[in-house]
Amino acid sequence: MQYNHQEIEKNWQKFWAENQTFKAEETSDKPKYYVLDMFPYPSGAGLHVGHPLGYIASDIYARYKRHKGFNVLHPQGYDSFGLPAEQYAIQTGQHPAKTTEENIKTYRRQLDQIGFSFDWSREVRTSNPEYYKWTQWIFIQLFNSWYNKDTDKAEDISSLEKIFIKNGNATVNAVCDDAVKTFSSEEWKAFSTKEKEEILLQYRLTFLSDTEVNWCPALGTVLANDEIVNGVSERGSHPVIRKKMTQWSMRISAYAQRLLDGLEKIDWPQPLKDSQTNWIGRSQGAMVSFEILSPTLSEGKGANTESKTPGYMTGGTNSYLLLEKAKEMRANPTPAEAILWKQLKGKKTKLKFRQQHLINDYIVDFVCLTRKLIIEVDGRIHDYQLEKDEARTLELEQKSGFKVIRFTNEEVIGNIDEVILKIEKELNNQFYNLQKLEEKIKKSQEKENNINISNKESAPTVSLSSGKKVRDRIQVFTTRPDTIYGVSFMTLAPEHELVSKITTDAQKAEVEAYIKATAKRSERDRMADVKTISGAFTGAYAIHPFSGEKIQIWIGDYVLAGYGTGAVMAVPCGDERDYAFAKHFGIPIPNIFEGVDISEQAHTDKEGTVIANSDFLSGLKYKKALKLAIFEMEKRGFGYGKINYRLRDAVFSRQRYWGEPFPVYYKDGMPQMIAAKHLPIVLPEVEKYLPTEDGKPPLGNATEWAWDSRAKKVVANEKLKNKTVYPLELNTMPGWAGSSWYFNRYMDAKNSEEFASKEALDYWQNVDLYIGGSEHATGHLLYARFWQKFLFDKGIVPVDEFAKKLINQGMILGTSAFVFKATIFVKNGCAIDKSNDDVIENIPTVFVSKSLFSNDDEFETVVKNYLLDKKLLNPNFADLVMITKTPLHADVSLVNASDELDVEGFKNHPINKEYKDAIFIAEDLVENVFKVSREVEKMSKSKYNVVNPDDIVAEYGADALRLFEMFLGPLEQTKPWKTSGISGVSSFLKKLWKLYFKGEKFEVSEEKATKDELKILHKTIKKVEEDIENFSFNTSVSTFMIAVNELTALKCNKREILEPLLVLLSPYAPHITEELWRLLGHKTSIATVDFPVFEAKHLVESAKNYPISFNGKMRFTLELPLDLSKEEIEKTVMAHEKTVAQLEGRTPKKVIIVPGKIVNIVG
RNA sequence: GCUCAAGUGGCGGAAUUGGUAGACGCGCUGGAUUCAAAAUCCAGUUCUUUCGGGAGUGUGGGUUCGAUUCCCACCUUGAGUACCA
Repeated sequence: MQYNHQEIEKNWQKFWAENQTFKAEETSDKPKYYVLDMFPYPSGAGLHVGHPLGYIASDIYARYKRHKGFNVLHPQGYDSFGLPAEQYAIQTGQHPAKTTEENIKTYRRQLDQIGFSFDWSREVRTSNPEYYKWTQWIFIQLFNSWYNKDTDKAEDISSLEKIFIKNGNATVNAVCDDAVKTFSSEEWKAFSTKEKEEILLQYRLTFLSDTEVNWCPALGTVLANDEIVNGVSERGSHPVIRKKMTQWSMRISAYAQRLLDGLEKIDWPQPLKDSQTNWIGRSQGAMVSFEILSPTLSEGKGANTESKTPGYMTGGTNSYLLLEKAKEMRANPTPAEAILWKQLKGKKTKLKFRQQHLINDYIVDFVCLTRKLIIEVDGRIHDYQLEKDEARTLELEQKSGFKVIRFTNEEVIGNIDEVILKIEKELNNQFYNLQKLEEKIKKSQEKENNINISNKESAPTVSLSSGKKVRDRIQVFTTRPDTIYGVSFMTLAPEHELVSKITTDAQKAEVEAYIKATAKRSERDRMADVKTISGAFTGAYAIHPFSGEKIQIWIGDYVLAGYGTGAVMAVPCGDERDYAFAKHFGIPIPNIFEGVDISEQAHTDKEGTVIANSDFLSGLKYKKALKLAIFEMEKRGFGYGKINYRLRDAVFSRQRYWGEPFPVYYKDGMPQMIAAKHLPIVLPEVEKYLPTEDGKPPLGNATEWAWDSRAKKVVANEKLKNKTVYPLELNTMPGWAGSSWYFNRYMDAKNSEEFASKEALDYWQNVDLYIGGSEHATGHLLYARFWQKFLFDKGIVPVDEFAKKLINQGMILGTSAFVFKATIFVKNGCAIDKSNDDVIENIPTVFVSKSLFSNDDEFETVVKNYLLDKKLLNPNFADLVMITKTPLHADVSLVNASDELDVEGFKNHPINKEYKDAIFIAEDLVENVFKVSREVEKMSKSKYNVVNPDDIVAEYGADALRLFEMFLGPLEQTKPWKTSGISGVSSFLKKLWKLYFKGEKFEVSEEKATKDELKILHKTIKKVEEDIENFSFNTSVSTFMIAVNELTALKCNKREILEPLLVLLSPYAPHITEELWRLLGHKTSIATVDFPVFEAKHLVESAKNYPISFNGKMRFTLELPLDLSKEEIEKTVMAHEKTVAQLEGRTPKKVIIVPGKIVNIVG
């Protein structure tokens, strides 16, 4: 019987579908295993041969795990919202749902014919309302949450409201917007509902805000940072501009540190982890503020600029370093502190105190937050710091409204009762002071009319600075506070808000000209041109906080307004850009490194560097200097240790039609969530998928898009005039919304009551193996981790990382084929002479086989000789004619394994109409053998190198396709596809088939297997099992080939060998193995049969073919028994005639013998 | 520039607690079968050679009895990222 893959594969695919062979059990005694592929976007082009690579690998693993006794969840679905369907809709008017449905059908057919063991009963589609209902539900959960930095997790917004009612927001340590007003409990209670909503919105994990977004005019939508590549859109490469828009955002920055920490415990590829680490961009350093020495100091507002720092500068008062230190101090109190704490903790004063608490970048010994009283116990701080203590007291009292009282160690130890008495007295005083203070603040706030006077950087403070004269300060972030004595100037971004204020009249013209010049340059220009150094001096000076020296303030476009504070302290000796800037403008470059020459370039090394010329930092190594510098800054009050992240909050609104609608309507301009029970809010029908004429998103075209808050349903827009009907959100969610949680949905895909049942989530936990492309590193894979952590915080999912192990499959490249066309023209000297064109008029198009030339000259000669020979060219003009070669893509389906072109096929190909009558110069000897040249390129329609899996399956079968894709090379590697190679695996399958047949008849012997046969089987079991566990699928395919070759050589047809062999192979080639399994007499599927058990005893050898090497080079081999001792081996080897010949009479210096391995003779 | 990954026959690739380099497959060469072709089977296939051998895993060093494997420097290619302070 012939191996007929078409029939076999069709039958078994039908069998699996009918019997639901691969349906995962809901519950089971078996251990669970969850194998997941990144679900595809169903594009119109269908699958090419590169897409199934990862699916085949995961399918093999899933099937293997079933053989190993696991309850395997191996689902598949579609990420079916997306831009291409929408753009197709815009062009054709066809509803994206329809296109998507058709594309999914194609995908499903293509996937089915490859024989994947997917559990299709759990299919999900992100564009299905039953699915996006829960995407909307998660959005609501995010909206109803805030991030508490004290507990380091997301909490329900109601807990925040409770705090506001009790204490206002001064004590709240949250991740929130940049500029949040500070308010008291009373003020909170007095706010209107709308005011309250506005404030809460600044804390929610998904929030509406006016943000600078990446607007892509060509696509008519906003893009996330990861959707922009090299300053243009990832899709279509359209220009992107910065634009202010009201947008939904996700507060992913709240999770920056946890996203970083989580990488430690997941088994993901290092390059992928690296790029996430990079993207999160944590840098540890310090915020330092420099006072400006300028005659024109502003009032009032100055305090704001000083405290205003961008929101992504997380950390601040509770920066990592300070917190660590506070912790340490708490753990090691002085005796006096311990005594006092015991009293305060015991609530002697009836009020709550905190120990070693952070207030406005200071660690204070004890504090009562409600009464704003700080108690310091001195003794820890030495005399020389008294002055700084005073400054610190002043700042805490004046800036933050705290009262500071001090006791000495002796006072506390000597008379604790009196100390407590004094504290109680102060607490009472504070009560009255605070009341007065609040009134004062209210008044001043009214005056300033909503100018923020505080923010999260100084959250637990009340500013007293309004109305007072305060000097402007420049805040900078630096990762090298240890080099602070090397600061010789400062640079502000040209856009920095202080620039106009501090520039002196003398410098005004120059500065303004510079700002104008930089503004003209686009973001891309500035990025592209890194070499040119430019800048301008503002005429203003700052004061070095340690040395008190005057330092120049410059502006320069190498400082970016969008990063950090938009200002840097320039250390030319330690930073290349600062160095270049200083050199260019002749600014001094002080050297603060010991024994380092900086006359030519900056010294940027950290390790091993010793600081010099830096007062108290001199003589210290980098690490120590860094710590001490921060410590001193904190103590002196002009800086603090801080961790900065590059990760920005993710914009979540898209101006598109084909995406999840938001479950949001607007009442008085404030967003309102629609209750979960009314979900899903289904995407409305629109007539046009384009933005509206007045620039609203496509949903603005919908006529039924208003929320009736009474009837609780979506109604027609005309009802908007009713009081209880409100407009719905017009934006839709981005592509990554649906893909950020789908892996959880598979666990309980049909649940209409819940996101997924608790039982299902607890049983399946998370993905054990996730396979997909590395292009999602900073998109899907980061957002999904973020949502998972959020869902974990809320107790919805049981684990905070969704995928334990991840593998990136490599791309499969196409092997393009080129034919070479001759371009002929008449030359006149060096120029082209058109006047003689009649000479070549009648020459037809000529192609030349690649085998006939190896360079341009040979090509020309071949063509010329041919033309002369065929009398197509007048010999008189031969020297005037010049011929060059032009490569053209030929469709790869027209080329065979030997790179020979099907010339007739080429001529008749629809894209080659103009070459129908072209001449093909082929090799002389063999008729019509025309060779193409090959080149590896990305698979693409325009290169005619796309290979469709349908064709491969039709010709060679799914099993051959599966084996071949695995055989191409290591899974993670990028590798070229060459269809020619498939004949190897195809003939392997035929050979395998033959083992079970005698002529036309199926025949398997029941005879006992021989030792050799068992050895072949067991070494195959061992290798294949190891290979699968290591995801080394390519090597196991060759192992199968070896086994079949060897068994064929032995003419082995014994059941004892051939039956287990099928199980080994079945994950790779499921159809042929099912068929042979059935022929062996089994009634059930091979899919869940136990995996054969390896027995080492079959591999035991008695002799070894020793390699005998001389000076490390193998010269011959010698078969020796394995039980020979070292001495015996040496004796036998030395006596051997070949050894004697090799040595040519020399006496070896040394003989190395590793029994069972090698013999090496030195000398 | 920085970070990461990788360089092995004509091609895809195999071999790493350091121990016979080139498994397996493609392609190629020769042979068998066939009227012929396809298919199939057999033999050969890193280079070089005076047929004894000799050289050889990007380049140059090093460690070692022994290095594709470990260390150092460099070159090349690919991926990601970029005035990130």
